[in-house]
Amino acid sequence: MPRKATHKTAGKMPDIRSVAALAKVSIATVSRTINGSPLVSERLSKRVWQAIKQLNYFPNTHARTLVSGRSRLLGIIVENITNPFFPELVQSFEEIAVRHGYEILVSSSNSDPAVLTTCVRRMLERKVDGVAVMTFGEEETVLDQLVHRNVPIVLAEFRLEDPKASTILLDYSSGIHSAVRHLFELGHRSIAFLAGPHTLHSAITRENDFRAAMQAAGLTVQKKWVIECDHTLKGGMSGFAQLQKLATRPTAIVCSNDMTAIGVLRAAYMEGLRVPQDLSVVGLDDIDFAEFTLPPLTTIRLSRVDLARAAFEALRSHAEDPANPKIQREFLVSTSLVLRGSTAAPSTKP
Amino acid sequence: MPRKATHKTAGKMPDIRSVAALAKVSIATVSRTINGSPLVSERLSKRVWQAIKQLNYFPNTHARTLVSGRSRLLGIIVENITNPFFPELVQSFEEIAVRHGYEILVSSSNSDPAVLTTCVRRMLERKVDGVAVMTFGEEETVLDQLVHRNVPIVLAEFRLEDPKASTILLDYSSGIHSAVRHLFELGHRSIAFLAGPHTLHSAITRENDFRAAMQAAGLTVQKKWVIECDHTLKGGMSGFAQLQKLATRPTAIVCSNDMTAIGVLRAAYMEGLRVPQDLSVVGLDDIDFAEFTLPPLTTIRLSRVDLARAAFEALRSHAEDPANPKIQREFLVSTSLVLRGSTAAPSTKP
DNA sequence: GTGAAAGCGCTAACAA
DNA sequence: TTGTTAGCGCTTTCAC
Repeated sequence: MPRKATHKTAGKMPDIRSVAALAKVSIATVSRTINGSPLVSERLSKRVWQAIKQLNYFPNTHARTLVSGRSRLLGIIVENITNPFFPELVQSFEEIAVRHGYEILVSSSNSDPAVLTTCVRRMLERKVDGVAVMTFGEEETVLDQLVHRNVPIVLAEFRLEDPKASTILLDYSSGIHSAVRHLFELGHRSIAFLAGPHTLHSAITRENDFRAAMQAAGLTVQKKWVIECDHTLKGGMSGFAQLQKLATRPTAIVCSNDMTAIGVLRAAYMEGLRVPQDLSVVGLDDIDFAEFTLPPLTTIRLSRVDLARAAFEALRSHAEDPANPKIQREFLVSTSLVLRGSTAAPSTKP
Repeated sequence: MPRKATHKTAGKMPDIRSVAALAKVSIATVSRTINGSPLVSERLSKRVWQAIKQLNYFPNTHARTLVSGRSRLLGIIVENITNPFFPELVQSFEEIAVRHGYEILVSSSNSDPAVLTTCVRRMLERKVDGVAVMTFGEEETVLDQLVHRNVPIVLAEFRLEDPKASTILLDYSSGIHSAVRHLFELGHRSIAFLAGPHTLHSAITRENDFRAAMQAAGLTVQKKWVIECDHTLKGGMSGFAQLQKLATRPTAIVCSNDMTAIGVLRAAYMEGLRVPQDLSVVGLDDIDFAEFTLPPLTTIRLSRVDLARAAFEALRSHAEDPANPKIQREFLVSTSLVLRGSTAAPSTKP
């Protein structure tokens, strides 16, 4: 016997049947109309849309997902939404996804493998059509989960040999080379690097690219001038402090990310060092705030829009055309130098 | 005739039937076990869990939603995820929601009523169990949509006479009074206010509370010293610039939010004014970054954790206990002054 | 072109 | 206690 009084209080939501009834067609026709099937005659189509409007109907996505196997849900896992780099990424990703009829599920892993595992699990439960893992580290922990479930996945700077997995390679090299070149041309010969935590692939790549750029410029990298920080403002401050303790100090500092650079700006100010006269500082990322530091930060831009676009495309092509053997599985996002106020020729004084 | 080869390539995901088969019980028993029904004997329960583990099974949330009518999805709409205030709010909201077995859908309205409408629509399509509208303005546009669909909703500073709607009242008053009092005791008598855009309920409330606090301190509010800005860093800079053009200038500025205050800090620095010696500045929100400005910002803290908690509780109580007539429909989140380095006694020099 | 009907994977009423 | 079964709202054969 069918249940009678359900959880729904009174005004039941219109469903496909009500639309069909009002338009005097079958539910199949309603479904076809909504999904833009070319099989529906214009006459019926018109009646259906009219009924839909009249009832203010929209389809139940869960029912849809259940039968079609596709949820039109995309997951994006970031390291920490509170880190200014990520809201901008999420913003772009959402915008693109929504424009294509997808919804997104956002989660922060907080650099904790256990949390990451939970995030992935939750997304799997919601049957996402794909997951963008934008954590820049620790991806290894979750690969199995994802891959075995046959879910499309896109990683940043981590290549995974699975037909469902894509990689976004970030070409820091071009930006970092420009930055070092720029400092060199300004007259700097003593350049330090405040690196990111070595648990992050991106941090290691950035550091290596810095070394390469220095070599290309004919400059040597002083061991003591490369310091592992943690990509936070505080980390930048203490990195700067370590540099200050040294007998010989650099005239310019390239930082692995903008937050570190902002920390340097702050610490330098408190030490009475003037940027850029006494010290040049270069960041990396070009977060929105970089424009508003004092002085405005010269930095290497990593476009969040490009990154988001690549992530979305990678996921979408797999989700919508899984049979295609020639899907693009590698994307490249490049970087470029943005000149602002934190770099200048070194003072001769020292 | 049942369809055969489906979209799923090969290894079909385990479903409730596979678990039932492996555990040699009915699917009802599996369902009961998973949902913690007390009716299942320990013997069977054990067998079921064992099978679940063995198959690495988890339930399909869409199927669940379809039959139960509850999605365990909560929507949160913020004004702009790129605004530092909101990631912190979203972070807390997510954490609480996940802890209670909910997933969240995040969207930015970008202060655009049309976008807001779309956001709400999308959330409705996904059958969210509730929506937190944390836009602090323009809520009116979407009330009908939401309320007519009978979806629990929680608004900030906007009261709505509907049994499904809750309100979070923010008590800026206490924090703003403390701030004005603090400035007064430092010796300030000339205090300006850089307001937020009057399209925001919160901005208006904050301004009114400032006026009340001034009156309570026995101080008069100069007309020209209350300027409507836009809650952005740039807005704060230009607000400050306007103040500078005046013949008589304030010795202290209270800002409607931290971004405005940071703008003031920046503009003051560029003008050669020293904060706090020449000018005291107070912010509002206490975003993470406030601690790292130069000087660290004295500000009025509005706890995002408290706000998120209230929003979640409001939604959850409605979602899980809709029949209860005595549901709490109004929540209060208070503010408090955080003393840091941007306030001091005014210099006598003027 | 259109409709009838079979499920998608699950929950909950009812029977046993 | 446990099992059987009727749908939740939709898409998609298959028959007309």
